[in-house]
Order: sequence, then C-alpha cells, then structure tokens
Amino acid sequence: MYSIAMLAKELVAASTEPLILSLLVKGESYGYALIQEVKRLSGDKIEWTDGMLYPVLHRMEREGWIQSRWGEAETGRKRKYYSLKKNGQKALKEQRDQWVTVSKALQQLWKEQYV
Amino acid sequence: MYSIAMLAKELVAASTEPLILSLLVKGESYGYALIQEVKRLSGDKIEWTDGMLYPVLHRMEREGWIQSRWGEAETGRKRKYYSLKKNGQKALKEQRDQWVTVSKALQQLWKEQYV
DNA sequence: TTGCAATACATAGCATCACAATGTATAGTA
DNA sequence: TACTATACATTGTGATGCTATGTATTGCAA
Repeated sequence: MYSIAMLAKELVAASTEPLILSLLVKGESYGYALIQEVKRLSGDKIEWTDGMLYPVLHRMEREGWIQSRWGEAETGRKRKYYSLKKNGQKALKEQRDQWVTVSKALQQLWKEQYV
Repeated sequence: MYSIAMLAKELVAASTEPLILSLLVKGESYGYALIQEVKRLSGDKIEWTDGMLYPVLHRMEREGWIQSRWGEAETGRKRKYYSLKKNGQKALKEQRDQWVTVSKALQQLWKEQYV
C-alpha cells in the first residue's frame, strides 16, 4: 500500500543515470547527498535506496563517465566525491537527447488527450 | 555502429507501456500497426521489434488493461485488434503522472544547464 | 511462377542484471 | 547508552526482457 504511488521500476531505471549526470554537472557530490537531492527535487516522489545507487555509481565510473576521490566532510566523516568527466558530458548529452525524443513522442499523444 | 544513436534499453522499457496505452486511447489497433505508428511518431528513432512487442501486449492483456479480438484486414489477412479497458485508462493516467514527475525533475536540472 | 519483402502473430529459453538484503562504521543526540 | 542519521560497499538470485526462431499470408517485381 502506497499513499504516494511508487514509480514504476522501469522509469526509475531509465532516469537514474540522467539524473546523476545532470546533478554532477553542477559540481562534485557524493552518494548520500545525491539520494537526498533527487528526493527533494522530485517532491519526495523519487526515493533511491543506497543499495541501488552505489552500484550504479561504480558502473558509471567504470564506463569512464565520472571519477571519484575520497574526501573528508566538515564533520570529519569520510566521503567519496564524484565528479563528471569529459565522457560523462557526452553521455549526458546523448541521454538527454534520447529522453527528449521519447518525451516528445508521448507529448504528441497526450496533447490531444485528456486521459 | 549506429548513425542514429540507439535508444537506451531502459528508456525503451520505461516508455513502451505508456506509448501503447496512449495510442490505444485513439481507438483500437494491432501489433504491427503500433510498431509503425511509434516509429513514425518518433521520427524513426524508436524502432520496436515484434518479438519484444507481442509479449508486452500479452502481459498488458493479462493485467486487464487491454482486450483483444481477432479481426480481418481489408486484405483478408487475420489481425489481432487491441483496445483499451477501464483499467487501462487508469494505468495510463498513473503512468503519465509518473512520467511527468520524472520529466519535471530532469527539466529543472536541464533548464539551468546547456549541456 | 518464383522468390523476396512486407505483413502479422507467437513463444521458448536463457543471459543478464537490478536491487533487496546484509554488513560495516562513525557522528550526533536524546 | 542506545538510537537515528550519515556514509559506503557487495553478494546472490529471482525475475524478466528480448533474441532467436518459427509459422503463415499477401503483394509484387523480375
């Protein structure tokens, strides 16, 4: 039972990388912060778990889209900061174009309909 | 090698059901026609294979979102026509809301950026 | 009249992969 | 002292997406 409808897992999967890449354009960030930023940005509708996010970050690093460095929070706690690489910029552009393509197709259908 | 970048499979997965439901709002249709309509609608960017579409249609029928009837084309060829059921209307509304939610989050990020 | 392309639907099977579950550790605070 | 929030990591597997393959008819070009 969910008062707020849970997002379809396919949609979460399709948006995770674009969201991460888009957030990192603004500057480096780290896993835990990304989860919160996305939650806030979506009005609490997108709630990533850390268990799903970290493997995605690792994969994106393997792909050469992002890079990481261990850093220290003001509190003294260790954090792994991620930042965008050149290939990540390129990947973001491609993924944004793809998203726009599909969105346009859907919007063409929706503008004629009040579902 | 693709001159036109292939869409990420996650994005295809996330958009298949919304597209089918949205197309069927306009009236009944059948598998092969849906493939072509989506291709045209997307400027040839979304190219579904029949092998992936039919299982999706079967699943959506099992879910009670759509119903099918065997019909005859003008040519005499047999076709399976699908149409939207009440639950399909509901599913479409939910999926559209979800799509809008994620799109808005992305657009908030993109409007500040020229990637 | 033959053969190819387009039309039209179907499903078995398996490779993959998303992510739940679990583990570790520290800081803050009630 | 104990609980919550912060912070990162990985394993294992069950689900499932989709490739590959099969069947059949129509239309048409050669």
